Amino acid sequence: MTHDMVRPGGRTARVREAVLRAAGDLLAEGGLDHLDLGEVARRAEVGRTTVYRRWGTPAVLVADLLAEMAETSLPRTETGSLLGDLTANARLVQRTLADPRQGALFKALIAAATCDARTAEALHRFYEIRIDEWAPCVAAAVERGELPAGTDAREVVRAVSAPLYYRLLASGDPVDEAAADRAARAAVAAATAGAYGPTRC
Amino acid sequence: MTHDMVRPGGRTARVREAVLRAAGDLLAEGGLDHLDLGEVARRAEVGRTTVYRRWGTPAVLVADLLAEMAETSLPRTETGSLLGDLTANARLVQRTLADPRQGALFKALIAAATCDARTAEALHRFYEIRIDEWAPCVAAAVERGELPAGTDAREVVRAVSAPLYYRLLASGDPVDEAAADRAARAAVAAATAGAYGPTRC
DNA sequence: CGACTAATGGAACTGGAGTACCGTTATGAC
DNA sequence: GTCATAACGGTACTCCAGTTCCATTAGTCG
Repeated sequence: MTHDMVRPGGRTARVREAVLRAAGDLLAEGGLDHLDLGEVARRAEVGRTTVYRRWGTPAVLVADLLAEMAETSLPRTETGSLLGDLTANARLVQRTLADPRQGALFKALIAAATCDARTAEALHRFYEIRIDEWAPCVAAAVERGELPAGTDAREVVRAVSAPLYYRLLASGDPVDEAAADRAARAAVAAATAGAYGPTRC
Repeated sequence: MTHDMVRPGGRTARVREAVLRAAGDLLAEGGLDHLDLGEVARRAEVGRTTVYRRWGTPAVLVADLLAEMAETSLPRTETGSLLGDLTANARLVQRTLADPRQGALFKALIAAATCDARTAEALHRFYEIRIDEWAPCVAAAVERGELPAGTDAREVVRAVSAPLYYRLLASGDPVDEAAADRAARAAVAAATAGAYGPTRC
């Protein structure tokens, strides 16, 4: 078979880009249940049939969007101290979640993940990647002797984000800079006290 | 007008109870996007028309379910030490989120809250009530001198739940007892270090 | 450049969610 | 018990999300 292959070329990629952007916009504007595939097609200036054929369901579309987002990584700043690094991380997350568009988008992504197993997997992979990007800060702090040996670096990074997501999704309290700074301070204090160390008998 | 009044009597209440139970079951089984009002009516053995007239949309139904859940409060244990109390709280939350039915239900409730403002308000009220129920533990610890004066009791309680919800919704890591105990220990350590105290200059 | 075909896009079709209408049931006042 | 009416429930209808079908476009290879 000479011509039996996939075509990753120009048009297909262009369509995907336009559709994912439209999907992100719609999720940010109206939340998960306003993600109508017909509307996505209209916004992306793409045939309705194409969207239904390539993605089929909102869940699959969101999963694809998450895969795309996972590939684009953000630059990480290095301040030299653990508190500085984690505060930088906390503020980055805080700015993202507090931003009207991005915050609404993340809410919708998480909502979509609760409805579909594959979407959930894509979401978990996204956070796994983001956590891995920041874990070295904590590992370095362990090396410097700021934290007890055996500290679970990834768990410390998760501990910084958790309170901010809790505010965004559950309590509804504002995700402001004060909350970010407190999350970073709390994570450092807990880690210093060995709360993320190896489980003792 | 002699007969111009609402009727909170038997049948209406019975219908509401049956519908809310069916809604909870469906949310737990299939997530938010399987919450079909027609299916709810069938399960509750209630006329389809009734469900559409009284609630109209899944979001409103979920909001009503949350209002119902907010009214039923859970007993709180008192262990005498802050770590003991917060560990009890963490394990209660952990058991709830790890339970197949309850965990799926909470995921769906949070997903629903991201799609509708009134539902979100109902969810926030629910957590506000739950947090208020446990805040006295922390306040007592401040009284006993275990924590610095000025510690935000409600924020400490939120800090216990946050990592568990983060696992449930974002990272996908297991919500197990070890995670619960770690969350409680971390919250105590951070609070002891003054991370939830009044903001300094 | 020209052939081949993967991928797109328009148009017509279909099924079921949501609505409207109206008769029936049961609650509460007297 | 009797009456008035709030609330329920069955049936028929509407409308649009999702599908199917086929013509058209545009990447890829020789």
